[in-house]
Amino acid sequence: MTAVIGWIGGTLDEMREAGMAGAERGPRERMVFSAAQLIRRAGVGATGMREVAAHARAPRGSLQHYFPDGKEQLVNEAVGWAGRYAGNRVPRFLAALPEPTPSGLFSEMVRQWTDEYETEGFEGGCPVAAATVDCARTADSTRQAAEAAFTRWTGAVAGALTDMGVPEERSRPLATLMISSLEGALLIARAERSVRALTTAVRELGPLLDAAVPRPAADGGTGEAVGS
Amino acid sequence: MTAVIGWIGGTLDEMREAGMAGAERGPRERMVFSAAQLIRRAGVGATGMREVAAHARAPRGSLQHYFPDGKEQLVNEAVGWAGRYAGNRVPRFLAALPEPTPSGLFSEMVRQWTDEYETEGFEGGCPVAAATVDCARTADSTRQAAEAAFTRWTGAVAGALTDMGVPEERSRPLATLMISSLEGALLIARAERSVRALTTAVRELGPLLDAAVPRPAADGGTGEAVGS
DNA sequence: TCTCCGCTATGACCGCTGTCATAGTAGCGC
DNA sequence: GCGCTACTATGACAGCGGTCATAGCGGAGA
Repeated sequence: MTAVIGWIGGTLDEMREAGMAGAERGPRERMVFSAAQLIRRAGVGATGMREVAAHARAPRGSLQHYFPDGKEQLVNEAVGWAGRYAGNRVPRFLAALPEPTPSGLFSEMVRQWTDEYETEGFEGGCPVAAATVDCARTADSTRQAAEAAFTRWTGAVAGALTDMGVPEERSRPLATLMISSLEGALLIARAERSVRALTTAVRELGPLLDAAVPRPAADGGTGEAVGS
Repeated sequence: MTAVIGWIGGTLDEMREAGMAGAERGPRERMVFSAAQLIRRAGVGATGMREVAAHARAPRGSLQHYFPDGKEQLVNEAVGWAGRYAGNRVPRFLAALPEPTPSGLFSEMVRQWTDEYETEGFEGGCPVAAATVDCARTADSTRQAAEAAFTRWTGAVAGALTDMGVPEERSRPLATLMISSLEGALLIARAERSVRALTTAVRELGPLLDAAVPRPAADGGTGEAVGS
């Protein structure tokens, strides 16, 4: 079995998350990652297959080998990767907080972007958003990939909210609102070349989010684990 | 002066808004409008110049005549048109409300989209978002056009909020939040082929918006409308 | 050694895109 | 009629896109 790499698309194993930089994996994984990077910068249409291979320092011939269904497959996997990545980040954001609150989680989610924009410029956006804008109408498989990505992301956030004590019925709506606001603010931020919209979202939405957890202050009562 | 049409790009006159359907204007105007329509469906990259001319039933030769700076100019004007359109709709939304409230305005803004999606399917999104995703990095003039569009739109909404009694300092942030949430929810809605994210935004954000106007209940003081 | 197979390497094809060049038409002032 | 101007009509071009076809490599197993 030399084909250790070369199979990822499946449903398990998932993610090794491949940190945003370095972390050399197999060529296939690098191409998916590079595709996501390029798509989020320039959109799907302006991202070429040859360009992806070059960016991943992968041989061009591997494209048709690993992605026999062509660009659509590559894009779909890039979107899937992004969805898993976003979902898997949520627990880390929580871990980074002194004590988990909805507003704190949202603040961390946004901070990832403000940090990037302030250090690397406003070059990139969300690859899922780009794929949705460019492919939702023409490539249904890509649209489904985007839907799955949003669903996974939302699920992770909603789960975190319930763990914080947010009532079950409000978790998903609030998670959706958080992601909506974040995605929209990303667009505005890129257009304005300013993080204003992002910080505004945090500031204005924070209180609303925290108000969703019954008791604002901890009382260590009934051992709130709120298993799902 | 037969050249009645053929000059719009300027700063005044502006908008005749050209209702979403019919309303035959000059070829130039139709091309800008068609460009916006096609861009919001398929993105900038997947929208061809010839396609725009065909969709507008305008002669192909007119492209280089009206838009000597090529595609970038056409896209920029389409984005500008969208920004003016969105801004000019705000007063109409207010007029359609029995009594103006922030949540009512937001609800109307969103309803425009849910109506479209329910009657015409999830084919289209916001052209400004598409232009931002596809061009923000490569074409700075387009990025600026998008920024201007968002600014105009935000200004209109913020102005409406102040008119409803929202304190000056909170109007812009809240307007930005409204547009952020709307744009993000549009993405999710298209990906999911469901208006869920849109209605969720209205439901969850409504109370927050209304809470921004000082007295929630009427007291008949300084001639405020705002009763409920 | 021979064979198989995962992977790589190119080159070619065809369709499409934005843009340019050039020529043509229609209407108006004179 | 002439000239001028606004607009239209085509054809060509150069470039790039994704995809296919075909061939080469290199290690593992028999």
